[in-house]
Amino acid sequence: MSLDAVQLHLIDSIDSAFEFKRWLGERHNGYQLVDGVELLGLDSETTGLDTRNDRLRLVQIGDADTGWAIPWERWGGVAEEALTQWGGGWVLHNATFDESFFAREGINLRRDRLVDTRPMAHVLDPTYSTALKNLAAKHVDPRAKALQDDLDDAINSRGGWTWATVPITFQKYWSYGALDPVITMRLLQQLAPKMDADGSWKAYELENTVQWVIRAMSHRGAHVDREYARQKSIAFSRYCVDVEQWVREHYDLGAGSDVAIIEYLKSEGYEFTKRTKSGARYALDSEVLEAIDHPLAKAVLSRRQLLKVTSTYLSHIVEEADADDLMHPDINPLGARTSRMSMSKPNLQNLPRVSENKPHATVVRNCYTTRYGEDGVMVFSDFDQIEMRGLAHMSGDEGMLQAFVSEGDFFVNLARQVFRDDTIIKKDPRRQITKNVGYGKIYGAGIAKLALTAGISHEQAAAAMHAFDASFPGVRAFQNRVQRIALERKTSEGVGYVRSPLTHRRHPSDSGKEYALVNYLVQGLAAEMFKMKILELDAAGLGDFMVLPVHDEIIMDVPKDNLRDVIGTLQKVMNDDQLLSIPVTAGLAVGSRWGEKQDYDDAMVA
DNA sequence: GTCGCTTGCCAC
DNA sequence: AAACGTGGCAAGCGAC
Repeated sequence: MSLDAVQLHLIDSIDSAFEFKRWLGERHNGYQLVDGVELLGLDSETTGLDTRNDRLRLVQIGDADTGWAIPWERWGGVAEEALTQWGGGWVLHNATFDESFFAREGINLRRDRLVDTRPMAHVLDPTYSTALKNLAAKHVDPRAKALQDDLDDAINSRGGWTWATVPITFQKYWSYGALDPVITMRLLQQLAPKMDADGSWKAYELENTVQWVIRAMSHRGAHVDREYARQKSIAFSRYCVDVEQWVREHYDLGAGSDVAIIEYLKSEGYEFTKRTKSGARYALDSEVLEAIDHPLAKAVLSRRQLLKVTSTYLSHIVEEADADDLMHPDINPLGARTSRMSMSKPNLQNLPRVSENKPHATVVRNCYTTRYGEDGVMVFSDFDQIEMRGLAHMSGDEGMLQAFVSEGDFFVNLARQVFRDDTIIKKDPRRQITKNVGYGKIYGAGIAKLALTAGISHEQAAAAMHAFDASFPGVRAFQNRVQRIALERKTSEGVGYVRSPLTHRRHPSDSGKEYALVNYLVQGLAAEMFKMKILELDAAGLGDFMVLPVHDEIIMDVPKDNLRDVIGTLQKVMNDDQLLSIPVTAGLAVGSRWGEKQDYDDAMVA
């Protein structure tokens, strides 16, 4: 499909504004939803990517043949009238982005009439880029990417133009802008029949709905104790500098120069065997360093830990929290191929977890607090063993299902079956081994990897794996079934894939790694259930409190006056015995700081 | 100076 | 027969 015959217009006069209005009332080469609602393409250009602070510059509207660019400052009235008066719906690519800017201008589009090609594309192929230019190149016209790159070059090369300063009348700027709703419309025309054929609308609906709740979380922000972060950051940085100086003085080495440090330690008689992933050199990771009894190794290791904490987790807070001490991470509702979300700038899904002998982890998490001071509390609710439940559900294995239905700790129940010993209790090492095997199943680990992660011998690992398979034959059968189906489809349809039981979402395999599909199914099922629960929590009135999604845990910032209600709603929504063939349950915790969270029941007693 | 790659490391 | 999955990010370093 070529973009040759497209007509692009800039509204820069009364006449052109009237022309646009006339066009809006005519028949379009657009797209009709099943209910007869007609869609037009919609896009915007802004001063930048910050949906809370950047401004609208251009509004673009079009169908499959015609695109209009409407300068917001001069002709905003024309755009506003079209956006509010148009009786149909709109198709956008990454709808929450543009909608943020419209909403800030007081223009509220009907959410139920917004169609988004980005989640559509992800659902159809979760391994491909969801950038409009790449999708356009693949589905619409290969030249679309070149045009976009051409514009990027033009803006960057012209004496310091930016997206905020490039003149609206610069032809490439407005015309490529006007082209985008056209491309989006054509993308929809290509993808919609595929959605029908693939049965992908249910997965799409989930994504298209949840993205609004996710964006609201980002905008709401996570509150930080900036001064606390600053103090800790200074102290940790000072420590790192001290260590660097000490290493320089005593060894004439850079504390971060791994290659030089390896050379020195070798000259001191220490042996290295572990190699890096590429095999290019010896590894000097934490495992290696911990095994070396030398003051230099200890210094390098401790500096690394503190540097990581300071540069990755504390510096962002000090430098990027807004005037209200709120952090607003970018949350990508479709960050991973499995439909898990990802987060960046900063990624609050990977803050160090609190445990013994990790005081710095507590420091990092304690930077995150309630915004309501004494009158508020952070509330946490996370699914219990959600991936294991997904595996039990999808495999239908009787023993695994039973372990969830029976009283007591799930992994104890599991271990008792694996080792045929009903005396096993929580602290029995066999519980941990069973847990490792279980998660190994989910990740697709082999015996060697299991031995490594569980810290047991190859023989023990093989025996444990064998015992697990014997106790839960349904799991092994499920693994085999998934691979067989994928390979059959690879032969008959050209691509190997399996589908999520809840939404019929497609999980394609990388050729030769069909075993990983079990992981995609398990991880994807958990992600879908989490998204469904986020929608339910929002519908139940908790939308004002949700702050962060962390894979299987929702984090909220709640005024104490609302605590009882919030807890009640969480218990009602997060515990669900309808979703799977076994109940889905969730824990509850509270704390005035993230690092101080404790079980809700314990907190109530205290 | 910036860019891309490798290495290492944080989470679920 | 054998195969641990999904992410984001910073430092170091060589290349341009």
